[in-house]
Amino acid sequence: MTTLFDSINTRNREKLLKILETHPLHFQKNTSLLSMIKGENSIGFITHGYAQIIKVDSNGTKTIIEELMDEDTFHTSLLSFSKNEYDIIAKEDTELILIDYESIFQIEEKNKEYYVQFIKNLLQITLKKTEERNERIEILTQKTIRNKLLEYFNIMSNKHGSKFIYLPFNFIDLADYLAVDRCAMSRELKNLKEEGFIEIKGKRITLLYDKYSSSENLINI
Amino acid sequence: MTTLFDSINTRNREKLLKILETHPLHFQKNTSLLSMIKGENSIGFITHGYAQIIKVDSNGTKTIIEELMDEDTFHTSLLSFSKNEYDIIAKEDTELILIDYESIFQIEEKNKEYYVQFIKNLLQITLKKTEERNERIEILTQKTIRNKLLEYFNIMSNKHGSKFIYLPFNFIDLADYLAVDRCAMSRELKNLKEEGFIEIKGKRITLLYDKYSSSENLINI
DNA sequence: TTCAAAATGTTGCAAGTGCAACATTGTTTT
DNA sequence: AAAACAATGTTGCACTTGCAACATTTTGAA
Repeated sequence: MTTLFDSINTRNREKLLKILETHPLHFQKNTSLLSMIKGENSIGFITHGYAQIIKVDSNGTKTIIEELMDEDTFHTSLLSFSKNEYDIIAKEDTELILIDYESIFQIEEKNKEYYVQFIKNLLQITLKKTEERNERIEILTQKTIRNKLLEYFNIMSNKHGSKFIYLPFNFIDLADYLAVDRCAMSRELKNLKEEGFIEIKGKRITLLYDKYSSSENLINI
Repeated sequence: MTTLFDSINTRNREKLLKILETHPLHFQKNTSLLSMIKGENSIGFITHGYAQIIKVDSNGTKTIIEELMDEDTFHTSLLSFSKNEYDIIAKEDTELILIDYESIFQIEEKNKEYYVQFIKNLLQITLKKTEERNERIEILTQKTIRNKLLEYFNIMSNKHGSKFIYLPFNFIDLADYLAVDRCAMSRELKNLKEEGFIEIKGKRITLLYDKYSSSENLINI
């Protein structure tokens, strides 16, 4: 996974940050970063800590949109499309830097090797995010919970080239990710277990079928 | 909407394309571009014509993922995550150029103004795509067809700052975009009409309510 | 203008899902 | 170790939706 300063040594990184006129910001556990970010068009980079981009709908229900850890990058403009529904919360003491988006293209270091590397990294990261979104859309467009699960398993299995899937989050968050009711998902997982398609041990899921092709949906296997 | 060569004059554009060693490719109406693209990690740029990125699921059902017209840019790596399910079809005679992704960062023009502009445009385009994906996810995570429609209307209405929405596609494609059954969507649109929330004339939808907040869902208005 | 094809509208029904309410298990905290 | 909390499992039921089958309207080509 590319990070913003990949292949840029510490000295050049410091130099770049100086030129971009950034300063580290500190946030204490359980505080909101939103005030610092609102209205800005900036790139955020977590130097250390852990924060979550969350969505609060009118029920007050919170959904995790993205998790931000050490070396992660986020783009504030991607949060502004809906008014007050988004927030970023430092779940632990977190330090980050904010880089003004415009200034990235206005500095006088354009001929420097590390500058091009920086832009390349940023592009790579953004591309990666689009890819992740595409995957999720792929899953969300499936019509049934079963197909959503299988599509998800499929993607995870392909990604790691293995029939063993280690869930990167708990079942509550998985249901959120698939945008389905947790209980209904639990029911469907049970069905898949009973029908012998999967095996679940904690966060490890084993796929017991050979190949899954979306809508044919295992029945013919 | 940013395009790949925005703020780059024709002379510099030609120069850039020469340096990047690109050649225009021609595709006749109703032919697939896939063979040209497969396995490559490239940026595609439509000089003129019209093509569609489609997904074919195991039923043979085709879904339009993206529409590509004059000046549009696409990234081939975003198509490779699923094996053979994607295709790009020229729906009209289409000319495009393919730019090798790596070569973008390896050319010796890094200090040139137009090069930085080019990268900036590319980044901007990629960011825009992530934004579009985020919007669709926002919609797809709604639990009911009604809420999906209202979320969609909401986004469209905010975007253009108007209560009039002009659908950019027909109802078949809208149902596809929302990932719901067309007939069920039709039914729900009828309900919304009858309940006095919207008015439909052809592709123009008028929102008759003041504000929509996701899950409170109009009932309290 | 006529005809064919595509898009849109309609409806009954079975299947799938969200929701609520609760039980059970696992994990922290004091 | 006990208490408090969080995560997971379970189930009945009402409601929403996908599906199929068909009617009607619009569009585009001959």
